[in-house]
Amino acid sequence: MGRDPREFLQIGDASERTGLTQRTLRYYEEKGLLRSPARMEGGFRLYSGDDIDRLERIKELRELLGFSLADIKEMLDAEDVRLQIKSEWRKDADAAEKAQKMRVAREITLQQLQLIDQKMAKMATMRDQLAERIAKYDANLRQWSEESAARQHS
Amino acid sequence: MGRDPREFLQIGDASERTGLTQRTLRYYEEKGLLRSPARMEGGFRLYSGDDIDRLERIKELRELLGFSLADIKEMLDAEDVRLQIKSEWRKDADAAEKAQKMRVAREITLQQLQLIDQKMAKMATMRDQLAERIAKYDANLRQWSEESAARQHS
DNA sequence: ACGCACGTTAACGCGAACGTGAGAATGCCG
DNA sequence: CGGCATTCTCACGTTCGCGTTAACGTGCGT
Repeated sequence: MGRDPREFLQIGDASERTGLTQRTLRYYEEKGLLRSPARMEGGFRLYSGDDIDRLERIKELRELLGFSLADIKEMLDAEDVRLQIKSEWRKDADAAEKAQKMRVAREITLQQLQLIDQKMAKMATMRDQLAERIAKYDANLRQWSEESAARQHS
Repeated sequence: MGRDPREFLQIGDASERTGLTQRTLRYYEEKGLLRSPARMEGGFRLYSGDDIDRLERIKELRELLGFSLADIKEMLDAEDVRLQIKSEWRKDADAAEKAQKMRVAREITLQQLQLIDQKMAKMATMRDQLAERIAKYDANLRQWSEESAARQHS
């Protein structure tokens, strides 16, 4: 998967592609939200396509949904558990422990889902209120223009 | 236990009612998100029912939807324009200017609505992904328990 | 009038999430 | 090889959204 060195981006290009600053990319790495990317011999970071995807998910979770980086880390970690366990499935030593970790991850995910459902419900309410308010603006503007027209006729 | 006129709450009660700290109430006032509430002779703040409502809206916008206080201030200001214009409707000097302000407020509100629609769409996508992930957790757990049972029989 | 809960402003502190250089190393082109 | 852009690692600075004393004033039951 992705052997082409041109599929890797240096931090400048990665920054431009994601719309996040270089500082932010390093910061996310430092905070453990992004696993340390590959490096060139000289030490320059090389971001894979997966890295870019993950960064864009982080960006949406943060900018669009307003989650804290700590929350996001928890989410992504929970997300990783399944994949990680799956990749290590062959050596099923202490499978009970793995199952337990997976149940925990499931619980976290479920809580996230419920949280999002709550948010969406509240958002729908807000949306309706905004639509109603626009209708009132329009009603007022329409009424004003009618009154204005009537006044011109008197 | 201050027994005050029924409709007004002192900052302690207002804090308890809204779930926001007293510091936060003063901070929101300082930042212009809440118009300065009434005061007693001694200087104690008196929050009206409207104040409480507004505070609860701010709380939802912030905690639930993750907007910045600056964003929220802009929203609420846009919201106020209609009411303010309505209350000053009698002196309709330069009504054209008022209509213009109202159109601007309408535009801002419309943008907010569109923003919320975008957020809800992304949220719905995320929700589905989470649901799918839970299904995968369950599938893995179910499979694991079956294999475990089979192993016990061998 | 006293006590005590409750409120006031002012000011400093704090964690999160980066911004902003400084100074040195690296990549690459001619 | 020189020269220039890019990146590296510290490390201090900044903004937001409050928390936390400190020092002092107010409301009110007794």
